Amino acid sequence: MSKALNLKTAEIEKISHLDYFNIAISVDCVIFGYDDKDLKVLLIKSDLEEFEGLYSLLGDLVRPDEDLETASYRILKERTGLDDVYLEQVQAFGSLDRHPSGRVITIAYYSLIDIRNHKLKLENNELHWHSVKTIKKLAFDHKMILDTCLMRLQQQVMENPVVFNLLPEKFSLRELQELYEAILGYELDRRNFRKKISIKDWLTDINEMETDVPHRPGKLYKLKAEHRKRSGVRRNTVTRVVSV
Amino acid sequence: MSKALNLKTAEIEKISHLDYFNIAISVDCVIFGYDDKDLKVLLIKSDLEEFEGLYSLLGDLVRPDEDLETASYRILKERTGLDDVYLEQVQAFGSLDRHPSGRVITIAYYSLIDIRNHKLKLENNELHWHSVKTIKKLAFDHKMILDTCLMRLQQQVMENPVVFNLLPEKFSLRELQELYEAILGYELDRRNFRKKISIKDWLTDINEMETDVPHRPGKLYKLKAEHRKRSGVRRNTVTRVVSV
DNA sequence: TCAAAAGTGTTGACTTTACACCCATGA
DNA sequence: TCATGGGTGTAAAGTCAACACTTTTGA
Repeated sequence: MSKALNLKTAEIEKISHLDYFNIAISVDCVIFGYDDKDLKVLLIKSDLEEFEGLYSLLGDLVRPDEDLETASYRILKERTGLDDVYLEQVQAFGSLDRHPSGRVITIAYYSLIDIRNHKLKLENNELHWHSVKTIKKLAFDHKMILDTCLMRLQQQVMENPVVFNLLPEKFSLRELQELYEAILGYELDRRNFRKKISIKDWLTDINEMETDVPHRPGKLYKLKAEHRKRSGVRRNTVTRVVSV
Repeated sequence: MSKALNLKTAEIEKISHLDYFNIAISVDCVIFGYDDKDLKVLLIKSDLEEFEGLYSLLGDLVRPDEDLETASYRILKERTGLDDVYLEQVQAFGSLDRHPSGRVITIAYYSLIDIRNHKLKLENNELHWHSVKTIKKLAFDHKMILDTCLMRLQQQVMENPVVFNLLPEKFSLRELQELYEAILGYELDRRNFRKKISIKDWLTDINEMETDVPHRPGKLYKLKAEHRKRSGVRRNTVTRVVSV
């Protein structure tokens, strides 16, 4: 075939481009948790001199033999001990000067975990939960990554049953509403909230009540099994997204 | 300071991680165009033996000294000759086996350009517009990338005035509606569409009429200057995105 | 005079918001 | 008996979907 003259094998292409194999890739995980009516994010003290005293997200370089999700799950597992977490890719960040070590492009993921019910191995490393509201500055461009991930979470929250990853298995509607308020940053009307949630048909009433509350106990609910997805929900196919 | 003992400089970190600097990064551009009431995408014949006969998106490796947007604009400029185009990052794709040359992680962008008014230098390279509807298979994972970008475009389309990048400066409401239909893949009601567009207040009536149409000519409009953004619209801040 | 699309409003269904009272529990 | 939140419904406003006729132009 004459056309083959213009074709090159992948191997040849690789050799001719070897110069370019010197950008590193990392993933950074914005790990959200929820406690004390407050949205938190898991941060670690930066171990780079350049960022001494600042906190950063949990991230690591991607190994040549693992894909992006695998790398994110590895980080979560290494740092928190958890492996059944919700994870969703958000965006790549690739400015030239974002990392002082050289060229590192990072893929940001956000992750949702239930602080209370999973005992994390937090003490060994300098890992702590920080209230999202109070975070002003982080190492690298991590503040921007955090803001972007939070916006994405806010967008997801009413369409998809994702926030349940932040709650214990059984929860009351008050707890759920407080969580929504913490994520969205504004208050919701109780009656309207309950109506809306009940229309979604995400929950089953398990016929149990709260205990140890200093007021009338509320009913407890569980997320229906069919909505318990642990990994990134791919956006729906080409059904009507908008109405015109 | 004693703490400095545990800190390392970025330079040291770089050296200790040199092994990892052997993943390549590319950007791939899904370049949408619109013509003949049909949404098109710009594809090139793959020059890899492994994908002989298949088309692929326009992409290239990211150079160590350019950021992701710069790389995308470079590709657009090199391949189409255009530099004032709308560009938006969509997602990273990083499966281990997505590229036969080795480990290449790609960041997908979509881009919107007006086929008619920009004369592209298409003939030299094997570059052609393909109707999105008819594309079944592409080289690499490019079909998946295309699908993801199309879904993203569909989501953007009613919220943000982006589709105007696909149209000439002056256009009629019929042309605009046909474009929406091509992107969304279903038909729209004319009266409701016009009402909705007029509420958005994106357009100015320029007091001109269509010419050379074989029927009653419609009014022509322009996009208002304040909406002419050429690059990725960052999603709005923390205002109410959803109602609960 | 025909064909094609322009231009234009109303109604009913549905969704969203705002809002208040009595109840159950623990302290 | 008090404080706290649980649990519930309705009315008004706004949004969405469906739908048809007259007008203007070129062929």
